[in-house]
Formats: sequence, structure tokens, C-alpha cells
Amino acid sequence: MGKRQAQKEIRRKAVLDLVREDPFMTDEDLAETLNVSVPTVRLDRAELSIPELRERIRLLAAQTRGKVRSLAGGEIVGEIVELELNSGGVSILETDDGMVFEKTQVVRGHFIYALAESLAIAVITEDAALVGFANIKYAVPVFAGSRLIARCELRDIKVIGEKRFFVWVKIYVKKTEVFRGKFILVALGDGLAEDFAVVGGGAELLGSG
Amino acid sequence: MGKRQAQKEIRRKAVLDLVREDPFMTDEDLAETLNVSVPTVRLDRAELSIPELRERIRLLAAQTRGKVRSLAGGEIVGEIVELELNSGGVSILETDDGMVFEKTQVVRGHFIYALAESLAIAVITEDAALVGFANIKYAVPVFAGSRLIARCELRDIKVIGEKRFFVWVKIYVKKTEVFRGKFILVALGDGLAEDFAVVGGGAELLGSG
DNA sequence: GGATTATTATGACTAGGTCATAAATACATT
DNA sequence: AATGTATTTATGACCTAGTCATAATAATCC
Repeated sequence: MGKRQAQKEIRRKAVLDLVREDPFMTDEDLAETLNVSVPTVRLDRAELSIPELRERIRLLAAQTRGKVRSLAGGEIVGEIVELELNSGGVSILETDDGMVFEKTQVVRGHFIYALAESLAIAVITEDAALVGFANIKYAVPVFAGSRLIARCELRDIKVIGEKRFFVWVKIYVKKTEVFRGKFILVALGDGLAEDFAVVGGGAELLGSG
Repeated sequence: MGKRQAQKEIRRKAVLDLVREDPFMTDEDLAETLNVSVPTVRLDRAELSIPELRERIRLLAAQTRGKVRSLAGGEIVGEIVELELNSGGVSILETDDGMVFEKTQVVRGHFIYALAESLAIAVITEDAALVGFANIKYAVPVFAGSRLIARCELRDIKVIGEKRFFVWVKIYVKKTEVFRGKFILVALGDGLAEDFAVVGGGAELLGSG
């Protein structure tokens, strides 16, 4: 292998790394940082089948839109299909490839947890409820593509200092129970400062440093 | 108010709704669905200060990139800063506005949970480990902007049928413990079919229907 | 030196816009 | 019915970040 060929190989790897790191780079940006011409970069991209900038960010946006809406964006993970306040509810989450461990294709636990927690909180009418404790069990691994059905039941309300809501959530794939969780939710009201020292960034209420 | 003015108002609202629902619509798409010309749509967009398609998806991609990387995309939530396999580790997650309940600005539990779970799994060297049980406690509400520091410790390994890893995770904001969780992880090996009936979409191994 | 490969240049074309200007249309008012 | 105004549409020049095809140049190997 000649010198030029080796250089090419190295540059192509660099191109891959660069766009992976920052998919918002134009061909001109790439050309500048790699000290080659724009056509060279285009050739590299073509052979590495890296799509053009606009396509890259379009894909990025498309990919993440659904996930973010159902995960980071909204208040609720999954779609609530039944809800009786202070009693129970049902919500559904379609799992997909973006939620799995690569190796095993098994859906990561925290997606299942998030579905359960969201539903548990949705059932409580209290203005703001937070999970205080949870006791959870994953019975069966879930694979991408499964439709998770969460059923939630408010079992008890106790007042021990503050109001505590005892909520049970079971999640099924078809008829198989894959998850079971008992959540103890706490109403976030005036009692906050008693049991809960609030820790925050800008919004620090009760300092601890 | 005349007829035309009213029509305009209605159309502008429709434009807003349409791009909100599907930010990937071109002006031509919008013009067609609204039965007006492209320039009209452009005028509407200008007055509603809706950016052009490319800018919209660029913003979408930029906004969600960070979140998705740390949430849905990668295997790990948070950034691992220390890791001793089969022993312990430390990971860090910077919380932000996208992770909170709107009303209270409190970080949603499942982000904290995900940080803990990710670290617990990372510590286990086993090819694929899954959470079997977890016992968790949220001590203190966390506000956006806090830097969460998760410390994890492998406490025990027991073989009860399959290998079980007993992992403790504590999460701090500064010196305050905000979360504590005991995870029992199960190695996902040959023992899978014994204790675990596998439920999945396309990859259904042990059917239940 | 000549063949081969890699790099660069060039030109024509594209989508999905921007901005500015002009023309056409519809409506309300006098 | 005529006119003024708001609204809508049309037009043309320009932009970015590309596409594709073709050609020319440069570097390396045999």
C-alpha cells in the first residue's frame, strides 16, 4: 500500500469520526479541518455512504422526535388509555429498537420503569406527587417491538407526616406479567420542607453547602 | 372584521398547528393542504415567525441530540467517570429543564432511576445483565440544574439458580443523598429460559399466545 | 517513462428556501 | 357603481449545501 492510499484511509476514518462527533459539519467545514478540497470530502462521503448534512440532521430529528416526545419531552411516558383519578388507570407503550441493549435486544429497564412511574403519578390527583419509595421486580425480559400494557391501582392512602399514596403497577406483554412495582408516592405540598430538604441548582431552597 | 381577515386568522392558526404536528412539512406541502399559494404560506410563516423547514429540523435535531444521547440513544445514562469492574463505579448526570415536571421543576424520578440502573449494569462484567429486582428510595426532590453523582458498589454475588449480583447505588447532589437503590441483577445467559420466559415482538422465543 | 490512482476543478442542476417588488384579487366603504 | 385598502399571488434574483458527470492535474508505483 502506497503513501497516498494510507493517507486516504486515515482521512476517511477521520471523516467518519468527525461527522459522528458533530453531524452538523458541512463538507466545507470537513474540507477545511482535513486540509483537502471539498470534492475530496464529497468523494469520501460517497464511498463511506455518509449522507449529506441536511439528510443527516433530518434523520437525527426524525429519529429522536418520537423518542423525545415519549421520553424526555412529555410529562408522561406511554399513552394513557384509561384513567380513573385516585383509583387506577391503564397506559400503553410500544417499545422499539431505540430502547434496547444492543447486545441482547432486550428493552432497558428504565423505559419500563418510566412507564410504571408515569402512570402511578398520573393516577394521583394531588397537584404534585413524587415517588418516595419503590419496590420493583422485572419478571421477564422484554424485546423491542413488544406492546407494554401497564395497569395501575391505588391501594391505600396513609398519612404519616405527609400523605402517602400506595400504588401498584403491573406491566404486561400480552398476558404475561413482565414487571411489577409498588410505589409509595408523596404529595409535594407544604410538608416538603419537613421531610424533604430540597436540593437544586439555581432553585436551591434549603442549602446544604 | 371582514371575511378575508377571518379566513386569514383561521389559516394562520392552521399553519401553526400543522408545523407543530409535523415540522417536516415544506411550504409547498402547507400550501397544498391549505389550498393557497406558496407565497401566502411564506407570508404566514414570516408573520408567525415560524422558521423555514431546514431551520426547524436543524433546531429539532440540535435540541434533542444531547438529550437523546444521554437518554434513549446510548447504553448508559450519565457519564461514567470511574469504573472498577465487579466492584464499583461513579457516574455523573447533569440535569436540565427537559427532565422536570413542569409544575414543580422537580426532576422526574425515572431519570434518576436510569442513572442508577445504568451504572449498576455497567459495573457487572457479565456479558448481559438485567435488573431482576430493585428497592429504591428517593430521599429528596432534585431540581433541574443539579449535578447528580451516582456511586455504585457491588456488595455480593449469590448463585440461586442463576448468578445474582447485589448492587447498591447511592446518588448525591453535592453532599446530600437524594436517592438510594438496591438492585439485584441477573446474568442473562443460558439460565434465561429457566427463570425467564422471554416475551418479545418479532423475537418471541417462548410464545404466550 | 508510462500506467495507475488520488485529488482537484469545473459546470449544470437541485431543493427549499430568502428578499424585494409588482400585479391581481376581494372586500368594505363611500 | 367606484374607489381605497388589505390580502393574495406572481415574479425574479439570490442563497446554501448539496447532487452528478466530466475533465484535468498531481503523486506514486512499477
